[in-house]
Amino acid sequence: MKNRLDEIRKKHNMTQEELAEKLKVSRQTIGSLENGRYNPSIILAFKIAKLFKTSIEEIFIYGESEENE
Amino acid sequence: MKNRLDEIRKKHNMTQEELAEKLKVSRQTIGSLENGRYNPSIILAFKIAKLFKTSIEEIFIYGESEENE
DNA sequence: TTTGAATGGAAAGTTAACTTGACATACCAA
DNA sequence: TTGGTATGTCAAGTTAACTTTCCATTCAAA
Repeated sequence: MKNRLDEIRKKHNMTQEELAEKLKVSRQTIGSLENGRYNPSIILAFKIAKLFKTSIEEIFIYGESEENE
Repeated sequence: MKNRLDEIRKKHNMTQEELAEKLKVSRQTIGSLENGRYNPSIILAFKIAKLFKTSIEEIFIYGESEENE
């Protein structure tokens, strides 16, 4: 699954650490999401979407060819 | 987090087992989601939304008072 | 009344989404 | 050149989302 977290975070002029604080997760978690090392839990995805006042689908992109993930 | 999975599944005239097969998860996973024993992974949430041709937000409801979950 | 289909849910194991802590790199600014 | 800010990434530990297996309950149909 791809995501636009890096892009959206920068658009809001935030560092990974600032975003992590607002979401109450670690900085490493944000970095790992941005670099695709793992996917967010659905709760974290909801928190991120809420913070940026958008939907999960606008940030996290579930591709056609990812049926088996 | 609440969800309308039971309602939507029945609206589509499917059993838990049929839904599980289509999603390639176990029947117990569907039952556990419907009864709130745990939340889906974001990948499973995307699969469910795609199957029912709707959005994650239409099925899974992230409440205002769940900031710490 | 019995049988089978649908569901609820517990137990134990695996995996991935997190954590904290550490160290490396890159890049400004003083 | 030094120092601080931002990021990348690894290692080891915890937890929750899954799995399989099993048994119990409900209920409609034969």
